Amino acid sequence: MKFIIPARKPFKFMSVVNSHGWRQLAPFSFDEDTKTLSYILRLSNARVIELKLSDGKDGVTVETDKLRKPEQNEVADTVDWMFGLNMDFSTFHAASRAEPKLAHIKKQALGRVLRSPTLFEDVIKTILTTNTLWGATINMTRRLVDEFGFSLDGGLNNPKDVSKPVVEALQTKSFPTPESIAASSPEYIKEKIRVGYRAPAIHELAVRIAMGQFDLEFLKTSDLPTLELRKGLMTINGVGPYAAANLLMILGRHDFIPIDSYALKMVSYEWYKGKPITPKDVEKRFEKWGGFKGLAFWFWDWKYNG
DNA sequence: GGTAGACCTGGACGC
DNA sequence: GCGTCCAGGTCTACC
Repeated sequence: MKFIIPARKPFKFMSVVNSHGWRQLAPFSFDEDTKTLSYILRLSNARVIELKLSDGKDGVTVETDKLRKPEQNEVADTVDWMFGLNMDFSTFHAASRAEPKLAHIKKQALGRVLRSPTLFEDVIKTILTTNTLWGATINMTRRLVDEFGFSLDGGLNNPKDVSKPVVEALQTKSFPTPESIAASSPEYIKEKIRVGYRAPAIHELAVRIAMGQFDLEFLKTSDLPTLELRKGLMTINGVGPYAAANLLMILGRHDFIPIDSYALKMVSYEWYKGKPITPKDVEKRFEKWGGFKGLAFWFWDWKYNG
């Protein structure tokens, strides 16, 4: 079946897909030729389906298996969250109008950041981006999904269908639930998923959620002040200043800048002739953007591009 | 508050 | 093929 979920204008499908690297991480996959973003979703009734998401007229076109009405509603809510379809960036667009380095913002409808259906998935993925190279993040996420995810229900892409190419067969599992990871052990995760010292942090978070000791998903809609939200995120082992700022951006809070080594490089080449700088120098350069600091940094038209 | 070192994987490089 | 070096944030201990 196929349906469109409308977005608040202005909206550009590809601007969200390209907002950061999430589209490269399982269970996402992206087809450059058709500009289709695929995502393997486990519904609340445990059914696992593939969503094929593409540009709709002022919204997102969803193509998937036949769904019952409650399932279709759940898919619509999920895609709405993933693309931030109702988010309003008009104030930021107006504020950035006079800045040449942000002149492209309004035209490209920038501001939305691609999110996973659950904050649990985004936190785990963010932890997997820390202290490692992007290629390793892709591999660690892939192994985590392969090991603890749930297989698609039937269909041509079922992994049991060995006639399909290997690459396609790999894209057939949903992201793990906290319960599926919690049922394992830090030692097993370290050895099998090869996430190194991150294993205890990942397992601990999964256990806390699975045992009902930590309502992480509540933070998605919480109206806590950003500082409090940040404190809450930083109680998670493995989440430091960079990871917290990255997660706040995903949550639509833009008061902090995710400063990693790449950010230091970009700011250094932008204003300090490539000399070594500190996170304070980055903060100083974006201070004037206040609550839009993160957005201005994220979508800045950098001189340095790697 | 600032700094140093350990943590672990995987890519690059030299042999 | 093997060994070594290095990049990449977080956490802890220490000053």
